[in-house]
Amino acid sequence: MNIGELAKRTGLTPSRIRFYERIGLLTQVERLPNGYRSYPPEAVTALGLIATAQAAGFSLDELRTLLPSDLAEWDHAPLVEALHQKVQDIENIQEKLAESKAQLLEVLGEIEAKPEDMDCATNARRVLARFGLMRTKE
Amino acid sequence: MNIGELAKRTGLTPSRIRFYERIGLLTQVERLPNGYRSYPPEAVTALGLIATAQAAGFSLDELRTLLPSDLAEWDHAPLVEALHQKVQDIENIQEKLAESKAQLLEVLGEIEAKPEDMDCATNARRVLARFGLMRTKE
DNA sequence: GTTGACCTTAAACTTAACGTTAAGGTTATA
DNA sequence: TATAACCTTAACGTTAAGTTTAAGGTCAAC
Repeated sequence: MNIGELAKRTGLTPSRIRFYERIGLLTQVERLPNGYRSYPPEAVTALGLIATAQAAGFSLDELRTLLPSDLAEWDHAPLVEALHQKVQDIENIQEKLAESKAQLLEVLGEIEAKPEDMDCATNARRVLARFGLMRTKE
Repeated sequence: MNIGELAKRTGLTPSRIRFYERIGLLTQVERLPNGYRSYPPEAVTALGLIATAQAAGFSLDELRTLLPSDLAEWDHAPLVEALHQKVQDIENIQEKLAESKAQLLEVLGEIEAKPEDMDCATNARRVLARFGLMRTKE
């Protein structure tokens, strides 16, 4: 599979895939005699995993240090530890997200609890004041 | 309260607070006769909320357009919609995170299930191949 | 009355995560 | 055989969200 095909299958752009290779996230891609990059089917899964991890809050830099390039030198203990750490990280992010979500829902609840007889501006003031968002007057 | 004090209380840097003002996130701060910025106590809460919203995934640009400088012109519907969208976004991320976590735990499980008689490198290969993480050989 | 901690501005610099462009080689197809 | 649709590299551009620097003015203390 060449890069255009891989791009299509992963939804990433070719430039982005080349970029990942440039920063060492993807190692030595096979080359055809003409210089074209040739990817195995698993590349799709690998890129999918990278995308997911990124969405989960991992930086490309983190990912690079996490994915060992040489499997033969792969050292059991550090990776297991890294994985455990990542699970912990994910749990921390999950907690933060839950808080953020709760806060957003609280704001939404406040806004929707607008008394029938109150106009929007007043309600805005009430809600924002409730959350310390009121700006200092001009 | 001047900027150093506000910085201390919010945990932000003065440069960051000035930056927020520059991009229009904080409007006309009061100035003392000597030109120093002077903040009311609510500024602490406001900055805290900005930080929270940022952590919730709002960009500074989004925040600026969402937080109108003139409360009288505050438009109810778009803000409510934006908030709902953010909740949805958070839920999507949460789902992906849960998947990522499950996947990591699965990897960990696989690693720990290494047959007694298999060496580490082979086990690594076995596990990573199992998850499509195998890199193309050199 | 000067030292040090604080404040001011404008502008340049940084980092992450890409994207774009230029200049060219390759491959499929009509 | 030509032409579109691929691919290559290298280098420069972009956006977000700041930080740093340079060149000063102000304030509290000793």
